[in-house]
Amino acid sequence: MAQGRRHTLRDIAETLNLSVNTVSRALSGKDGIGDRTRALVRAEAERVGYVPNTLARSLVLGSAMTLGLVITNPSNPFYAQLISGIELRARAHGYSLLLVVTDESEEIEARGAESLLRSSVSGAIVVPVQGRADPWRRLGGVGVPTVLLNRDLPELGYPFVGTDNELGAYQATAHAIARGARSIVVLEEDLPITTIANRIAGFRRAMTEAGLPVPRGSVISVPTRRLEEAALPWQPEQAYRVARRLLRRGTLPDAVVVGNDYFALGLYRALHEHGLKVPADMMVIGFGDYPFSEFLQPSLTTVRLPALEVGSTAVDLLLEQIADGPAEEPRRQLIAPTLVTRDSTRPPIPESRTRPLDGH
Amino acid sequence: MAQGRRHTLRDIAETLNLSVNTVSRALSGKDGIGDRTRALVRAEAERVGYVPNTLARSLVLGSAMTLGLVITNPSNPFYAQLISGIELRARAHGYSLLLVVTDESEEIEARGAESLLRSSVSGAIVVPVQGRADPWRRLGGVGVPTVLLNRDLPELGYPFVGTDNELGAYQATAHAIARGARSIVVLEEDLPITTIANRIAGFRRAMTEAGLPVPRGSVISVPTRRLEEAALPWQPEQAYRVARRLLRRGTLPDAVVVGNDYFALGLYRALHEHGLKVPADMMVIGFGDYPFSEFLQPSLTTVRLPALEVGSTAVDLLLEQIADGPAEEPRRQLIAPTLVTRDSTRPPIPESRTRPLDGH
DNA sequence: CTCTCGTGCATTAACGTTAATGTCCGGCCG
DNA sequence: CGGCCGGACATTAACGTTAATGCACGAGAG
Repeated sequence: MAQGRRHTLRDIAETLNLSVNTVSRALSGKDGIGDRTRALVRAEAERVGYVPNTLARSLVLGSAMTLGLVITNPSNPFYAQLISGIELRARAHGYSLLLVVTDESEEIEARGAESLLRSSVSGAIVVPVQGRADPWRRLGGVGVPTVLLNRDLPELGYPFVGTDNELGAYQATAHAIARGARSIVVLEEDLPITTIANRIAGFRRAMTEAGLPVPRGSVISVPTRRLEEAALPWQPEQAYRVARRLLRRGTLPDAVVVGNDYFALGLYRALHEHGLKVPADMMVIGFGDYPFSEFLQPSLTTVRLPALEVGSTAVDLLLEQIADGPAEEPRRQLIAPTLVTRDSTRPPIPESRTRPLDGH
Repeated sequence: MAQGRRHTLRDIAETLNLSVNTVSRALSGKDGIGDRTRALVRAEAERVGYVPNTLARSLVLGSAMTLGLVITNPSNPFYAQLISGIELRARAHGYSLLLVVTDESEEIEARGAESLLRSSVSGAIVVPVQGRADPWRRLGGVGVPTVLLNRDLPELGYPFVGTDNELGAYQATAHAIARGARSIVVLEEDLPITTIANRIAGFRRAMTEAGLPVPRGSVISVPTRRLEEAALPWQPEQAYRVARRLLRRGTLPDAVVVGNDYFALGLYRALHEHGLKVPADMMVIGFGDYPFSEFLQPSLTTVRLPALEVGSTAVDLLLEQIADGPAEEPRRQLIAPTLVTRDSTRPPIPESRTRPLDGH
């Protein structure tokens, strides 16, 4: 798998007795080159299998045509989809993707930011760990356009693209209320991120608007266990434990809204073990609409996150910023999620028969 | 978020009245520099926030300290984990990761290979689409060490790291047989990849060893639907349709071994709709041990793939090759999967009480 | 005292590309 | 016929770094 080193513009120039510059211009389609010469150069480049050296090109051009993508955990289906969407869009615009997986570690995040800086990325799309903002302030400080994804760091004033989590949680909660729930509990991760704070706010708003109380203990925290090596979503297990404790409490809530569909899995198991039926004994509403959620028994009502749209919007915002320089008013784009109604909240006995159950 | 351009070695050299080379050597810890000077340089670099330019460094060093990672679909939990593992290991060795998502498209794959080539990656880890081998032959041809992951292209003779799919399917099938199954059906994707061929071989071997027939129709193909934009695992739906057809056939198999745990979801739904119970009426064995599989009702017996180990082994193999040059005998590493026994194959009525059911 | 050697830095060259100037030459215009 | 213009190419410089070599100076040995 070895042999010959790469050919350069100089190699072609020498065999054709031309100058390096002429070869460069001939290949890149600039004018000032005769048709005969251009054809000759092209043929020779083809013959030796010339591959331009992006490093040299980027160095002189001052742009690496590379975007940094900083993600906490690809095993989160939302981020997995995000990666796909961003990679596709970036490549369509001629950009390569430099990936950093932080695994929720501030240390890795800081080193990742430094690495992107050294690599002269044209811009970065970042899901911050949200402990410290410094690494990204530094990146922006030296003129690297940066878009924050999913978790905002308002202190930075950077463009931001995310899901409207407040709205999502509101929809979920309001839906449960519409289906007759009066006491509702929320299960959320214990990460200090805006995402979660917004969801809790949405939950409270829905409850308040319906005139329902939000007693202490309505929001339950699920501890995040960090694995030693590489991010594994061990979240269902943690949620299961928390749910088991919840079910051992005297009074049960009518519905539980969980922070992500993994949690719903743990909750389902706990409910099943207690002989409780979904949705008859308790309604469950997820967050994320993960690939499996539609196929659970019962199928999970959940808030679908527009991962692809969030991803491509982030790329667009970033490219816009790369092209035009920083906008004076950084844009914040919140993309609305949509509630997908399934069996985990379908009331078992319809109260009236005047309307058919809504299909799909 | 804008202001001052990046400082270079030259900036530091000029303010300190030193030569560029001295500054370079001082910062990189080479000897031949006085202690006083070194300290001065370090302080000044710190003061102006000097960031070395990797592009220039790579250009002169001839190595970009970058690995290419080519993946078909991050939404496949196996690949998602793989990305985490590989990124972690690569970064630990000082390499950055350039990500290409092919989405099973030969065209994107070819362009991705070209892109990696232009970027002068130090090496590449590739899950090939497995239509054409050319792009990767080209990459190796110009001396870029390449390790194939999960899907082999034997014609290339490149190092390969993967799961022992033959063994996995054998274990799954043998397990079903041990639990009393006599007629078994396999559901596999319709991709022309070695992975799947090997699994089918393992299935046949288990059946043959047990003296069971493998009638026509034992291996059922599930069509892969490609989404227009970005890879979304729409596989449960497709498996569901195929399973529905299967269940409408007259005689039902005792067990179904599916090619990935998404398929098990679709199968579960079809079975549920037909009023069939798992494992009483039919056993189900998955492949992948996805994060949700343990939490299905009933929990899914499945072949756990050692994603992290596969990933880090691939990186190790690649780094070895980068350091020592291509080995004369390219190494093929098959990592054994492990069968995780759960409720979807637990016989409802133990035949003998002499042995307790095996715990976890 | 001279010769040699080593220390500490400067100078030069190189990586492969693109951009900015230079130069030659043929043709066209007045 | 002289001057001028522009096409087609060459030459030079630059991007920011590292490696190879050059050079001055002081110390130690004979």
